[in-house]
Amino acid sequence: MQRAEHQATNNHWGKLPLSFYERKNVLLIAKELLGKILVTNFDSIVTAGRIVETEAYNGAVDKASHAYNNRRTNRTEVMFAHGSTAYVYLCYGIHHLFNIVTNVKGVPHAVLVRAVEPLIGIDEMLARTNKEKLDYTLTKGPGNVSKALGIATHHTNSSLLENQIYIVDDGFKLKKNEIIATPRIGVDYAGNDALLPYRFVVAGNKYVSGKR
DNA sequence: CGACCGATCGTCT
DNA sequence: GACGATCGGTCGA
Repeated sequence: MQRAEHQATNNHWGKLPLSFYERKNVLLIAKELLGKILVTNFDSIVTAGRIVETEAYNGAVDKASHAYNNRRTNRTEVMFAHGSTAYVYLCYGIHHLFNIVTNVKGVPHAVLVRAVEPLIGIDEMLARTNKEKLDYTLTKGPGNVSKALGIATHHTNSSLLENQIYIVDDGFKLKKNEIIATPRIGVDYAGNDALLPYRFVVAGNKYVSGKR
């Protein structure tokens, strides 16, 4: 009840606006994306999950980023688009990893969504992932998130302000002590930058990647 | 538990 | 031609 009233009076309710994505602090954005709802709507099939794990990639100065040193290639060009653009790339030839481009045009910041908690369209997600029943493996890890939500590389460069892939604030709030920052996963190649606490997780959430 | 391995292919050198 | 911002499985201690 209280939650519903809060939602009704929260003027940020709804799809996150351009102003959310275009801010300069990608760490803050990655942290604030925890608790928001990632929605896909392809041919009127809606699936959605609450984001519980993200990683920030801090552009030109971040050795872990594909856009380190402002490296521009066909693949990374989309990272230089304005905030609210999707960056989806193929990893290990198998997994389609979904990122949110942030900051203004020309600054290649991005946030990788590493895990969500399934909310809407669970049957559809199970079908997409060839799974029988809902458990923590459905949307744990970035490859699984994309598979369950139906996101693939052809969605790269799509706008999160449109109606196929977007992020919603439903008023859900996490307490400060529910958010933990850790080093990022799988970026050992980045030297010192592999140690930066740029990964954000919801404490104790079973969909967060890693060992249980 | 931890270490290791195979899958699989676009991207960059 | 080498290599991943991964995953799920196996194997051995």
